[in-house]
Amino acid sequence: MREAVRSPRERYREQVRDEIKAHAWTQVASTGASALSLNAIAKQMGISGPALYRYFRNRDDLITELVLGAYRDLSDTCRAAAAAEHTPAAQLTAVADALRRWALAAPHRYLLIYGTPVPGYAAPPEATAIAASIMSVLLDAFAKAGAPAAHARRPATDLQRHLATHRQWAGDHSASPAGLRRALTFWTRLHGVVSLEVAGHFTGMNFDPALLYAAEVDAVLNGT
Amino acid sequence: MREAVRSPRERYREQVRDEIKAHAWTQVASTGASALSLNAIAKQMGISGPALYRYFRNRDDLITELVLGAYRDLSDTCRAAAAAEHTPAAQLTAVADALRRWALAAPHRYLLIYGTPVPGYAAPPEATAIAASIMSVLLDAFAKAGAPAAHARRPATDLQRHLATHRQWAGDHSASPAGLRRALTFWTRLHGVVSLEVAGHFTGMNFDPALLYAAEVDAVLNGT
DNA sequence: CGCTTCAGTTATAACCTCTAACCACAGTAT
DNA sequence: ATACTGTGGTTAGAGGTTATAACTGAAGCG
Repeated sequence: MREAVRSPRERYREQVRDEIKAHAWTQVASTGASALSLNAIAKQMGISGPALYRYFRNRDDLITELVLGAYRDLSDTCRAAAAAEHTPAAQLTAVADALRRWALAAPHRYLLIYGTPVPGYAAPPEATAIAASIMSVLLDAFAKAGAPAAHARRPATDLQRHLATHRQWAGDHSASPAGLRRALTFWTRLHGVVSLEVAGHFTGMNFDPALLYAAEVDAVLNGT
Repeated sequence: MREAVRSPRERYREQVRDEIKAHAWTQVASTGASALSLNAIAKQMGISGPALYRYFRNRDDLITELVLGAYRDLSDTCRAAAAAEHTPAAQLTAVADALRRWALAAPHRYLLIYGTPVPGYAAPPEATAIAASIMSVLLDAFAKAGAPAAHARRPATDLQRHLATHRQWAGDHSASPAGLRRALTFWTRLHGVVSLEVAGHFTGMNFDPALLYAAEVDAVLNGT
């Protein structure tokens, strides 16, 4: 690990990059990623515009860094939430709660990952790797959980049969087709509620999204 | 209806506005709404930049118009899909199919409504009115459908009790609390799958989203 | 101690939105 | 017919953006 202590130049460089990202985050949090302005960041840091290009090739590069940071943070919070519980059901509700809190704490951060993709850029392979790692948390829990009483003897659906042969996205995870199906469903249902909530489509509808969210969690865990 | 035949100036004005919107749509379809450029539109139309401001106060105004157009179009296709069937179950699956096809036909159009909200602007009240009208299609069908056999005697959930007293969003619709709950759930679950699909989060996962989508439709309609 | 590397600078190009001022014509009223 | 008014179009320009090029000064290193 000698590499950890780099030359002073390297350390300075890393420090400035972090400072830039910090300013970028506050800007993303307030106005969203599409309005992120390198010039404004430079002005806040007391340096002149083009200086930022020493640290990031271009605007998309910075955004990609933010996206990766968001993915890593989300992955960490999900893993931490799961690790704090022991029964699969408790783990999954904990992950679900953590996910929603994480999203509501910084809506634009959630939208940076799951919202409208920015025009030019393509998600780097590392991002999909982290996404897969988040999914593996769900797969672990559902694999341990086994089938709920409610569909003990339910015949396999079309989707489940399909997933039995299309499971590359799960890596070499040993989850059953039913587990794959439930993890996938868990993910999309949570996202359905959370994404509408952070995008503000519930405002004015005057009901409590938390209850809807809890109902969705419950639906996947117990029966459905 | 004499107002329908307006002065030639009015007619010309409307025609140019439509042409502008048409160009805007092609631009949105290719690069997304956040990259929409009034200047580029003007150039394509052979007129000079500021001329567009005779027809739209500013960029947000044009985007708002596109959003409203998308809402109206989506509402129309949903109503049409429902009207083509007679049993509630058939209507709902038809609406779900139409919704997904509508989204996949022009992903950016879907994201214009349900994706990351653009920085500055707030959805006009008319937009929420149309959104409510889409919801009413679902409410109608679920009200007619009644409870599926699978939860004939299932006790009311927290969410359902909550919705019994928080139903303003349904206007004065006569749907039961269970109907409200199912319509809401239908909406969020479909959105969960479709939004992830149009945002490209399934690409590379190598499974068929159509089957997942169908499973979600089935889950809300029969049992779950 | 000198050479090289690199952070930061200014200048500049090429975009963007949007306002101001002006021109010319179409439709209307006198 | 003629004068007036409203309106679509124009160019000029302010102020913003991303990004590149060329230069400067200093820090690090052999």
